[in-house]
Amino acid sequence: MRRRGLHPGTAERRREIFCAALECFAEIGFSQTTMADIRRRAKASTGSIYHQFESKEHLAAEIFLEGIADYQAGWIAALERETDARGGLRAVIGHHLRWVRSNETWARYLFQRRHSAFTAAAERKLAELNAEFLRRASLWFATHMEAGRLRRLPPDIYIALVAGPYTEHTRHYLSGRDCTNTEEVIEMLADAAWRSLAVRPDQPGSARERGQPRTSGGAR
Amino acid sequence: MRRRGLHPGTAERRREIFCAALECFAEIGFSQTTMADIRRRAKASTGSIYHQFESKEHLAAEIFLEGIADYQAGWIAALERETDARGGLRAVIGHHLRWVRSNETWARYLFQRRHSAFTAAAERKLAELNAEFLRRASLWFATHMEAGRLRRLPPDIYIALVAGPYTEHTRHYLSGRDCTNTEEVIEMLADAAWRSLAVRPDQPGSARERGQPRTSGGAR
DNA sequence: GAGTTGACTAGAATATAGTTCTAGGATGTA
DNA sequence: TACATCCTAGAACTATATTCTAGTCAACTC
Repeated sequence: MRRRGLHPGTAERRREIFCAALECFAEIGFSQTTMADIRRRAKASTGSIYHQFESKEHLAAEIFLEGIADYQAGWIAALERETDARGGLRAVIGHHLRWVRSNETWARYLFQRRHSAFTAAAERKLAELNAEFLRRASLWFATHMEAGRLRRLPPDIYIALVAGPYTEHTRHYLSGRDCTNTEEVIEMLADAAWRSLAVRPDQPGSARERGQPRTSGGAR
Repeated sequence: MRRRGLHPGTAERRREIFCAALECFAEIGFSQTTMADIRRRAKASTGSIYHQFESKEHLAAEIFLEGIADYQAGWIAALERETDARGGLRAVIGHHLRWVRSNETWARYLFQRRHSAFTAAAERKLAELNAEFLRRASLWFATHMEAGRLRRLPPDIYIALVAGPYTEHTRHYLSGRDCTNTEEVIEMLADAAWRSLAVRPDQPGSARERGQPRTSGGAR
């Protein structure tokens, strides 16, 4: 049986490989990245990498899962912090945009070009994460639908209307094209989400601190 | 100098390989697909494939470009057929959803997991397609903004609000999850787009034939 | 209709990149 | 110091994209 106690430096080595791989995947994509690229960037040997990670697939999956877990945790936290329907929409949109800005490398790997398929185990873990994420989000939204503040629409439509715009905007942003200032994007997307999902979008709602014009255009 | 005149069967062979590759890419993804898979499905030899297409990358790019060109042409045609702002939004959303339904194989390759990077030539061609696509779409939208029917918002926001929801819904659909009936999805997404983009969403607009309820929920 | 040409096909050979394997080094414990 | 375990190194192996060489076949010329 094992003596116990990892050798010092092991965790660091593992993390070095992990980070090197993340950078490679984000910069040149999963399939373009060779194990040699990772080896060079992490200054590790082939054996070392394969000792820490079962395969390139597993490495990619672990990175993906850690990123998505952090992202989703923040998303749910931002949502559940708000009791107000409009505030909740703004909160998740804000969380998404800001998370992408402050975790650009991760975002590039997670959102820009999702890697096709992972190992069965990783897919299972991902499905679990998504299920729990959806369960908690649905709960929050259901409350507001029942209270008559948000429109009753099927789940697939909700997902499309809430996540679609910010996801599309992120693709735009990550591909390096011209974008409006982040805080303004948040305002505009939150406003649009509210218009499309609220039962009575014209009610004052919680327009929040700085009252940006809600009907006029030219928010440029 | 060349005698001229292709051998009979050449175009067919090329097409067989093209289609076999499309199916493989759609089913198991670009990187998972091996040239042997394509060879088997097309009943062609290695030499034959490489005679017709420069590489796996080039083959993928050609397929991608043909698909995207057809999709974009239909999108623009649907848009320009409409002079009414609300009708135009509904038209492009309808085109997207229906195109995906009737070209599921293509859609799976084009929208589900976009392949990371093509050859420089293909990227250039794609950029050209996108530029022309955006140019014509912008023209149409600008007209309606100037007429005061659609809100003035920056281009990145417009793209996010118009394309985001239907793109997200398509990912949902292609991943095999439960979806609302297509025509209803079109109604709901078109309605939501109108709410978020119209200067006065409550104005009658062009609600079209069968008057579905616009304010009430429960359109399930 | 025999000869010639060039598009096309076949399949073996090659190269590249992921993975496995074997040997050894380092560290903590007795 | 001896042993056990973890970790590292890098060579060997394998799978897969691509190249190469040797043809085959249709159409055209004389």
